[in-house]
Parts: sequence; structure tokens; C-alpha cells
Amino acid sequence: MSLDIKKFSDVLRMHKVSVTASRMKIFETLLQAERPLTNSEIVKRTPTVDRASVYRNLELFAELGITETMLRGWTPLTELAEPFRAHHHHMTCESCGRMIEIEDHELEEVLGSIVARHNFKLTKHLVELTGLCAQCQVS
Amino acid sequence: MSLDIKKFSDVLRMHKVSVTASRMKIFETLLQAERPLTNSEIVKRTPTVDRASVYRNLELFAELGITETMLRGWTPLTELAEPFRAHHHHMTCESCGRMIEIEDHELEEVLGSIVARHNFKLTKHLVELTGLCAQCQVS
DNA sequence: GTGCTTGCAAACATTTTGCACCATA
DNA sequence: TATGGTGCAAAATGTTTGCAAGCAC
Repeated sequence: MSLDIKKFSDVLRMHKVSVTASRMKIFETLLQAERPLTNSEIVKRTPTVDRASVYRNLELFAELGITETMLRGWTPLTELAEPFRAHHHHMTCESCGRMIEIEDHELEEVLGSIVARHNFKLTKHLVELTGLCAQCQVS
Repeated sequence: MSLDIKKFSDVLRMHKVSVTASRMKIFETLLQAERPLTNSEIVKRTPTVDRASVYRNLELFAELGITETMLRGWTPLTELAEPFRAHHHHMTCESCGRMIEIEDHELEEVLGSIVARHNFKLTKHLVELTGLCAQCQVS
């Protein structure tokens, strides 16, 4: 069994929810995704699981911190969160759609200090940059 | 006429789209909003304008940079962008729902340096922090 | 006057719910 | 075997579209 799948079932057990075949299938769909997916893409890519169950479980995954959601237009996109993917943020080119992943230590530090200043306890954070990539600025 | 409304019609004219009563009404709804609103809240709060026109114009506003959109769960929320509001980000308490606005110079600088490093030209950016506010950590 | 905008109504898509049945722990 | 999870079907929401009429420029 793959390491990710083991980690996944551990997270479910840790939260005392059942490890079911449907949840596995949905998780595998997310694992195999080459980019963040819309809900209906996830439904399509998990044909053996009912729509309703996909929705119920995507909501569960978000609560348990297994997934993260971001926005493209008015459409929410979901991808796996840590510890299933490296921690990162996105920089999206609005011309060609290319999505660059960002990992930046200093950025994380600044966010930490803002949060501390407000006595806030952070559970997650999202940073999305939008603009034109180097290539599209030229052409 | 209020300054904001003048600024708004200037933006429309600058992009060569008509200044119409519907667009004014929708803009006023956003101006008066005490927090970011869902699409259907905007529809409800702008009863004299047809749903379809609200959607069409919210899409237009987003394109012209008049509004910004963020995500709560799977629901997109819209609020006015600069120059109609001060530049800020959000820190949301997942227990009480309180939303704190963040303005932080250092944060903006770090983002700027990341973007420059990738030869990216930024048109907009979004930072969303989620966790527990000071009060909810205690109770 | 011309072309962009609107309202209306219908189509379409997405998300949620209730309930009986089934599987996991 | 008790509880929680699932599929199914229907309902509720949310979003988009075509078209004729109206308004901004």
C-alpha cells in the first residue's frame, strides 16, 4: 500500500471516522490530479462513487484538513493539502493559465508574525497571486 | 454625488462600458455591505435589478478589477476592491466567524520580492488566514 | 440611430436532503 | 451489532442563455 494512502487512512482513524472504499477512491482521484479540480471534475473522475457521497466527503476532507480549496472565477478548486503535498502557494498567469507553485520561508515567517500580533491561532492559510508570467509579458 | 460613485463611473467610462442604473444599484449594494457577500445576497439586496443582470455585472466588475472574490467553504464572496476600499487581507476565525482585516507593509514587500524573482507581473493577490481568534481560544 | 444592456423565461448545472439499505469498527 | 456511510431519487439553489425591447452615448 502506498505511503500516502496509509497516511490518509491514519488521518481518518485519528478523527474516528470510517475508512471506506468511497473515501479511498475520492482520495486517489485527488492524488492523481495534475492540478486542482472542480467538484464536478472530481465527481466525473470518481465514477464508481455517487455524487452525493463525493460532496459529503469533500466537505469532510476540508474539515479534517486533508484538502484545500481555492477559487478560479466563481468556481472552487480542490487539491490535497499537507501532509499529502508539500506546503506551497500558487501564482497563476491570467493569460496562459500556467500555475507556478511557491514555497517561501520568509513569507511564512511574516504571516506567522502577523498572526502572533493578533493572538490568533492559525489553522490554515492561503496565498494566491495572479498576474502575467514572464513569457506572456513578452508575447 | 458621492466620491465613490464618481470614481466608479469613471472606471466604467475608462473601459468604455455604459454607466447604467443597474450597475449603479449593484455598486451601491456592495458599497453598503458590512462584509463580503455571496452572489445570492447581492441579488437579494438589489431587488430592482434582475438576477441575470446582477450575475453579468458581477462578472464584469471582477474583470475590471472593481471587485475581489474570496471563498468561504465552497461559496464565493465578493467585496469591493481598491480603490474603493483600503488594500487589506482577511483573517477569519473558524469558530465565531469574525473576520479581521489585515494591512501589513512587510507582507506586501515579501510578496513583491517573490513575484520579482519569477519575473512575474502581479495584477492582484489574495491572502487568507484561518484559525481561532484570541477570544475563541479561551472559551 | 446604433449597439450595448436589460428583463424575462427557460434551460442548465450544482449542491443538498431524506430515507432505506449496507459496511466498518 | 450499532453507528456511521452509501446510493438513489428528488428537491432546492445557483448560474447561464436567447431574445425582444429599452437605454446610454
